[in-house]
Order: sequence, then structure tokens, then C-alpha cells
Amino acid sequence: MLPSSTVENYLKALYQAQVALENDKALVPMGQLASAVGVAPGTATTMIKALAKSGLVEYEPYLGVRLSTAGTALAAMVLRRHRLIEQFLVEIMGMSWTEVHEDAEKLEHVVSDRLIERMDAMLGHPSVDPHGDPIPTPDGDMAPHRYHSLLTCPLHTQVKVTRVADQDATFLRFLEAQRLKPGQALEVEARDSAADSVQLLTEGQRRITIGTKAASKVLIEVA
Amino acid sequence: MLPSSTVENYLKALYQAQVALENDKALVPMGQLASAVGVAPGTATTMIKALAKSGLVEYEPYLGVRLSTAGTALAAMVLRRHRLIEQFLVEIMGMSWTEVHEDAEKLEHVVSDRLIERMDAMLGHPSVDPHGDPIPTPDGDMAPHRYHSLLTCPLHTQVKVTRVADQDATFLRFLEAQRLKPGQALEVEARDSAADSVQLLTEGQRRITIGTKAASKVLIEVA
DNA sequence: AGTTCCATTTTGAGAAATCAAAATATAGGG
DNA sequence: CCCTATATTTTGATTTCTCAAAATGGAACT
Ligand SMILES: [Mn+2]
Ligand SMILES: [Mn+2]
Ligand SMILES: [Mn+2]
Ligand SMILES: [Mn+2]
Repeated sequence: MLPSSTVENYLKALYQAQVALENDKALVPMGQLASAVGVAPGTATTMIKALAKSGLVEYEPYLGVRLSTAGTALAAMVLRRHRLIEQFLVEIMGMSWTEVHEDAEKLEHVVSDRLIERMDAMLGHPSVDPHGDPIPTPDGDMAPHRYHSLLTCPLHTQVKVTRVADQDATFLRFLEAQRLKPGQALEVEARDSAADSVQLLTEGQRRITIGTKAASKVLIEVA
Repeated sequence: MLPSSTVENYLKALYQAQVALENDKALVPMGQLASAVGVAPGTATTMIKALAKSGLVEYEPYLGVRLSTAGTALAAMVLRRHRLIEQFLVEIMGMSWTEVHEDAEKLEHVVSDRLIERMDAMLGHPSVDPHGDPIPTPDGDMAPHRYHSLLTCPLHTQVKVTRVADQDATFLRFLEAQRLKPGQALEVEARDSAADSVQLLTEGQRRITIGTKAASKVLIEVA
């Protein structure tokens, strides 16, 4: 039985929640899963019970759910497809990194292995997508990077944007306009917890201030 | 309401059946539609009654069904996507014309307008796909070509393969091996109705014999 | 007109995915 | 230990799509 798009979406959401939880054995609460997938809580419960029966997840009533080995492998392939497609759309098709997510969200469920490996080859086997998200390898491994964000990195130090943890097109366009897309260099000048803000000095000596919520979504590495 | 993949498949099958019938007002029998879509006859009846209610087809019980103006426009867009995708997979992705149909069959339901128009531009607005099938324009027009086949064309005359009316990968690979893919030149040497066969002289002076059923699926134009 | 054949429609049922709202469990605070 | 807030599960229903098999319509042939 090959998984439906719906099943693939549940597995992918679970995979991403588990990566965020950082703990391999941790359970993802049903409410969080439901809102990640965009369904009512009861819908998620029903679906997860079915996935547990087919061995893709381990379900502990009232506690939460985690991927099985089989489920993890499947989810990694969905994520691999999603991110390779995004990279393809930007690099080969010339689309903007701010708008490829929605297309990839659909295409990830229908591209054949043949086609996805063709894309991978054309792109030279990239390790990250246009948002800096790591691309799982064909055997499902994914580099478990440990990032700083503009909220946690040292002040007055040259850093480089390497990843953006939000797919919202409006937010991505904002970052692009402010010279904050992956690859660009900058320094954090100051943080003001009362004002809930972070002051930056971007490439080209432009000084800007953004909120801490936004700052936490811009992941960086020290140069 | 945007149409589901299922609805798109029914409309596309109907469109292609009507093009084959050559008559704009003709009705496609339910049995033929059902087998084109690959469902049981009763399933097609149920679906068509729903499509009639939403105005996409005109249904005459016991006689058959035809596309409405709205249905025709929608079907033409599905076919446009299918054929542009096939051309893209061959020209840009370097895949074989013998294997792109299955991928296109899935992708045609999920590619965005943005993406399909990007493909169209990259390909230089092609008028036919890798099998010689005409690509409807963005406003739904499709050149209504009148073809000869290897079964109906004059003998001892230089002709050129322009279109293949079958998507079966095995058949397409056969044509490729025999130098009978679109663009290649040849002559029909003789036809033998008793033997149910057609004798050809292909490019490079190779002499081969094929059955009439196969010959009728190779469409040509006189050079 | 009667019979037979084939295509089509109807019927009854089921799988997959969903929701709203009611019921229940768990965890914390008093 | 009770009560309450919150998360989760259960229930009952709906939508979309499908099938097998029974019923029916239409055409054609004696
Ligand atoms: Mn994405
Ligand atoms: Mn991404
Ligand atoms: Mn095709
Ligand atoms: Mn084609």
C-alpha cells in the first residue's frame, strides 16, 4: 500500500515536530500534530490510530505519538522530495525562494523516484534547500544541525544567515528586502528585552530593528 | 470550487474522446468514457450526473455525454498542462519520450499556473509535445490537425512521422528502436491486407514490417 | 410481438478523510 | 480530595469516490 498524500502530510509533520523536540523518544502531543496538519483534533486521533495499526507510528493514548522506524524512513523521503523540489524551482526554474513552498507542498506527493533523482543530479546533489533547510539523503539521513538565531548569537560579531524557520511568503519577502536571506552577512548590535526588539547592522551598513519573534526565526552561524 | 484530480481526469478523457469523434455535437457513450477513465460503468454514470449538475457537461441518459463550454475550457487546460509537462521532462530534464506520460499524468493535477507558464517560456512556447500531440494555447485553442497514418498514406512517397497515437511505453520503445519516432522520415513500400501488415523503408534504408494496428497509430505527414 | 443481447442505470455498500459537539481523561490548584 | 481548566477521545454525520450485482432500457432479429 503506497501512502496517500494525506498520510504523507501527517508523517512529515510528525517528523518535523520530532526534529524540533530534539529528543528521539519524545512523544508529539495530538493537539500540536492536529494544528500542524491543519485538521480538527478528533481527526488527528482517528488518523493516528489507523497509522499505528499499519505500523508507521507508535501511539500512546492521551500522551502523544512518535514515528516508527518505517514511518521515519517514509517521512524523510517526503521531506527530501519537498526540499529538492524547492531547490529545483529556484535554481533551475528561476522562481523566487519566497514562493516555492506552496508548489513543493503539492509536488512532493506526486514526483516519481526517477524524476526526483534527476533533479538531484541536475542540482549537483545539494545539501540544503533555498531556505537553508537540510535535504535528507536518499537513505534518509539528515544532518542534525545545531543553530544559533539572531536572538541567541553573540553581539558585535560577524554572522551569516544560514536558515529561515518560517515559510510565510510575506515574512520571506520582508527578509529579502532587509538583506536577511540565507548567505547574507550581518551583526547583532543590541537586544532590548523591554522593547522586545533586536537591532541589526546588515550588509551595506544598513541599521534595522526587528521584533524578537522574527529574530528567533532567522538562524545564523558565526563567520 | 476547484476541480479534483478525479474530475479533471473525467473532463480530459471526454475532451479527447470528442476530438477523436471529430464532431462537436456528438455524444460520448458512457461505456467508452468509463473505460477511458478506468472505472466501472455505474461509477461513470454517477460522476457524470454530478458534473451535469455543476454545469461542466451535458448529459443525455442512455445516449451519452458531451462537454459544456465551461467543461471544454477546463479540459483544455488539463491537456495543456499534461503536454507542456511532457515536453519539459524531455527537453529540460533529459528524460525519454517513452516514459514521461506516467509522470505527466500525476503532475498535470498539481502544477500551479505560475509554474506551468514558466515551463512554457523555458521551452519557447512549443506547439507540440514529444509524441507530436498538439498543445492547447493558454486560451484553450488547439490546432485540429488532420493526419494520415502509415495505413492511409500514399505508397512509395517520402513521409515523416509527426505524431504517435498511443502512450504505452513498450510500444514507444519499439518505435524508437525501429527509427519510427516523431521527426524521422520513411516510405511505405507495400500493404498486405491478407497478412494484416505494412512494409516500411525507414531512415538508413532499413526494411521492416509491422501490423496494421501498429501502423494506424503512427501518424505522418507527406514531406 | 416476442426474445435475446448489450449498454446503461440503479441500488446497496464500503473506504478514506473530514468536522462539530459531546464525553472523558489528566493535571493542577485549592 | 474535590474541582476546574485543558487536552484528548468518542460519537454521529457528511463528502467524495468507488465497486458489484441487480434492474431496466433500447435495438435488432426472428
Ligand atoms: Mn517548504
Ligand atoms: Mn524549504
Ligand atoms: Mn501523455
Ligand atoms: Mn503526449
